[in-house]
Amino acid sequence: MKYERALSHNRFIVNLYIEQPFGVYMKQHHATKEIPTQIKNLELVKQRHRQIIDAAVQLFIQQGFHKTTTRQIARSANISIGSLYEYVASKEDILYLVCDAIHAEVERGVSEALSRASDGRHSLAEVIREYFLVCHRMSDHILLIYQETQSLPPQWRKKVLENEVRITGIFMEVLERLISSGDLPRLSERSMELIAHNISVLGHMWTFRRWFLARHYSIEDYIKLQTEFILGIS
Amino acid sequence: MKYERALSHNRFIVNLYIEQPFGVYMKQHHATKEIPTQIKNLELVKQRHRQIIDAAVQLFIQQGFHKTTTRQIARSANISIGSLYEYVASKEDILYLVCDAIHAEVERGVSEALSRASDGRHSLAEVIREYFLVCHRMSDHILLIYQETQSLPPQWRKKVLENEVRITGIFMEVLERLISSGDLPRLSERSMELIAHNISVLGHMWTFRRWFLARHYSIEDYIKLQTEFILGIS
DNA sequence: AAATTCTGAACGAGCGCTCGGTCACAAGTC
DNA sequence: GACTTGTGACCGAGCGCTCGTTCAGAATTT
Repeated sequence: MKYERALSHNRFIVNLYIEQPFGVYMKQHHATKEIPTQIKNLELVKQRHRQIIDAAVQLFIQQGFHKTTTRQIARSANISIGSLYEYVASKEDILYLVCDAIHAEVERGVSEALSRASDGRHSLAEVIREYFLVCHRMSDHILLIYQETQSLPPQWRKKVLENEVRITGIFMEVLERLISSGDLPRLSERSMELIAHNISVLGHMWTFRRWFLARHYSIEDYIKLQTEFILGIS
Repeated sequence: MKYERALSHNRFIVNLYIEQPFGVYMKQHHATKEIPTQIKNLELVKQRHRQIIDAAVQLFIQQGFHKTTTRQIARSANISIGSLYEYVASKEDILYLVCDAIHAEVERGVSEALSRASDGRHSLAEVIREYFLVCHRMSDHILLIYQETQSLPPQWRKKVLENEVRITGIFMEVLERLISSGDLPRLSERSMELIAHNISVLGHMWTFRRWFLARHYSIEDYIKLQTEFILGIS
C-alpha cells in the first residue's frame, strides 16, 4: 500500500497500468470521461477506475449491487473509502462504470468476429458463433446487467440501453450485407431488425437459463441448434 | 380500515375475497402454505397475503425491491407494520409471494389457451399468440422477476426457476402433441426442448426490449413476425 | 376470561457519503 | 543546496439517517 502510493506519483505509472492483468474493462473512454472527479491527473483517474471496476464487478456478481457496500469495493480495490469518493460521486457511478465496461467487452468481441468473418452466407453463422461464445464467457456479467440496469439513474440507464442497441445493430449490418449480396433472400426491414434482436436475446438466454440448459447441452450443442433454428427461415 | 378489519373476521370473508377485483395473484396455495405464520386462521392468512401481494407488486414495479420499505408495503396493504410481520417472517418472504403469484397468473393464461386450442398445426400459433399477449399484459411483472429473483434466498430462488420451467413445459406439450399427430415434422427431443425455451424467452423479450420494439412494432406485429420466425423451421 | 389478532414505538446494525487533516513531492526563493 | 510554500492525492473517523425487525401491551373475537 505504501509502495503503491509511492509509485502512483512517479513516471512508471503508465507502464504499471498497461502491464496489469485485466478482465472485463475496456474502453472506459466514454464512461470515465462522463463521471465527474476531484482528481486532476487523467491517467491516474483511468487507472483507479480500472481498479474500482475490477473490484466492483466481482462483488456485484457475488452479492448484487445493493448488498455490496462502498467500503467493500474500496477494500477490494485497495484504496480507502475516502479516495474512492475522489474518483466517483456516488455508488451508482460505480455501477455505471461497470455496466459500460461490460458492454465494451461484448462489443469488442463481436466487432472482432465481424471484421474477420468470411464473405458469403456462412459469415452469419460465424458471427453468431462468436457472439454466443462471448455470452458464454461473460455469463455472469450479462446477467448482472439484466438485473441491475434498473438501479441506474435514468440518464445512465438510457446509455446502457443504447449500448444494447448498438450490439444488436452489428447483427443488422451482417444481415444487410448478406441480403444485398444475394446470399440471403430479401427480407423486410422490420423482420430483419427483429431477427437481429432475436440473435442478441438468444445469446443472453444462454446466460440466464444456463442453470437449466447446461444440464442438457454444451455451449457447442447450443450454438449448433440455435444456428439451425435462426437460419431455418432464410 | 375499521370496516375492513371488522369484515375480515366474519363469515363473509370468503365471498369478499372472491368478489374482490384481482390482479396478478392466484394460486398462492403453494406459496402461502410454505411461508410460516403466527396466525391460526388460514382464511385470514390467505386474505392478508393477497393484500400484501397486491401492495408489494405495485411498489416493487415502481421502485424495485430494495428501495421499497416494509413500512410502505404495510401502509399500502392497509395493515400495520406489526401485523405485516405476523403474516410474513421477512421482507424476502414478500418477494417470494409476489414472484409466485406472478408465475401463477402467467401459467393460468397459458393453460387456458392450451385447453381451448384447436387441434392441428394451427394450435401452436394460437398458444404462442395467447402467451405473447399474456407477456404483453404482464410486462412489468415479468421484468420484475428477471430483476429480483436473485434477491431471493436460494431455496426459493430454486422454486421460482422451477416455475419458469413448468411454463416452458407447456410449450413442449404442444410441440409433442403436434409431432405425434404428424402435423409437425419429427424433431429430436433436444431441439424440441430448445424451441420451447425459445418461445418462452421471445415472449419475455417483448417485455424487456419493449422500450425499443414498441417504437417500430405493435404487439400484433410482433406476434405475427415472431410466429413466422418460429414456425419457419417446421 | 381466554385466545387470537393487531399495533406502533423503540431498537440498533449498518449504510452512503463528508470533511478536516496528513503526506509526498514540486515549485519557488534565497 | 537549503529552506519555504504550494499542490494534489490520500485517508478514515464519524455524521446523519434509514430500515428491517421486535415486543409489550391494546383491541377484538370466541
